[in-house]
Amino acid sequence: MKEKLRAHIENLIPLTDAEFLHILPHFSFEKYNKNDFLIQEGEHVTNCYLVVSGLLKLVYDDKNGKQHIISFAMEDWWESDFSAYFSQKRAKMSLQCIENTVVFSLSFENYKKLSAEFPKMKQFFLEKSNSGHIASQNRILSFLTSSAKERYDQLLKQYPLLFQRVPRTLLASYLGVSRETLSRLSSQ
Amino acid sequence: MKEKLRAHIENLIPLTDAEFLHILPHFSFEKYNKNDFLIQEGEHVTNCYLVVSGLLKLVYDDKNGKQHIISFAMEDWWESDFSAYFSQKRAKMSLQCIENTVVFSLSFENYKKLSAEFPKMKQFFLEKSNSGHIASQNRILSFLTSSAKERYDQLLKQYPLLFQRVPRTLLASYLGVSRETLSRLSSQ
DNA sequence: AATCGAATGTGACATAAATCACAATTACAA
DNA sequence: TTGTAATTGTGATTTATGTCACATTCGATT
Repeated sequence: MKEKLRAHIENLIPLTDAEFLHILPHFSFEKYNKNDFLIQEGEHVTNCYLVVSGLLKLVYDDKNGKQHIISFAMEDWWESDFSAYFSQKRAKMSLQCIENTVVFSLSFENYKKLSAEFPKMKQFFLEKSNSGHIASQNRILSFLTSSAKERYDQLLKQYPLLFQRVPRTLLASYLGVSRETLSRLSSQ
Repeated sequence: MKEKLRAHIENLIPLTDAEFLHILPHFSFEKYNKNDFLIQEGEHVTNCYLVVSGLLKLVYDDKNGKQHIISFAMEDWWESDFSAYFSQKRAKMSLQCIENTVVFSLSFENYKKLSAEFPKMKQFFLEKSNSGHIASQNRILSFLTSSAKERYDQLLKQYPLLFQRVPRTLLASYLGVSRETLSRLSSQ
């Protein structure tokens, strides 16, 4: 399984065997079951996660008790409540399994160590952060420029598998529409 | 004016005089007039910008010719079409002056040099990217959880000055509502 | 196979926001 | 100073989406 982590990193930054050997112990390999929480709102956020297999949802619960999906995290995605992670505060969001999920977990402490001791890893985190930033900006753009129907079509086109793996209610929440509206969009 | 750049960097990462002396020449100091473009859609994006004074808008023009404001860039903000900048492609967005604006400009080449030669600068860029990512995610969250009126109130509270500096049409476009709706929100 | 609960679809209606049209105001250049 | 264009406000109407209610389907468990 370590090979998956190595392949993931080397997809951006080539590593020597020796380097990977030093890097690996900073991560911990963990398995979770469907509905388990990796992060619960209000807790201190000490880890971020690389999804090896399975599916997570990053959720914000508003004052009215409504759930809002900020993102789904699939294989090869990094996820956490990054705002809380980087500032070492309590989570405003929850990270929960939609399916049984396998992850590599990285504590903030080890994140700092890796960044400080391995320029390549700092480079890796920088590139990941840049692409995360760009992905978020694209999502903002789709809210600004697209109707609910268009956002639905974009999502269906970009992640067709998601529609088999995720209940409609969650897809609706991710798209920012009610589940009834989503149901009507899908029959148009 | 270089002191402004130094103060901006040192706000995150302390530098020695010698370090700053080496870093400074990687930036170029530039002045633009109201309505000037720093980036035009379709051009190669070779620079990102730190705003020293003035105000920029990052704009996406959709197929119907409608403008959408992805962000405003004020003093102390970094802005570019980062998607195009990091991948060295053509701009999908434009970056234009709302007011006369003074910036430090950083070419992608120099960005790479700085990152490679100064671990502190790589750290600086990493932290900036992280906070940019988080800011974008918060904006997504406000689209998911808040009505137009609530987004209006949030913006007014967070950046009250913006309402004196920016035409309503642009504020509306940033909030993702029509200018008529914005006008009605502001009188409620 | 039968049963229960969760997920989904759909009709009726309410509400929010877009659009269109035009008036009023402001900013700016000749 | 005047005239022109850009900006803003507001009414009337249309459209998109939310909300509520209920029926249907699907899936897991016994």
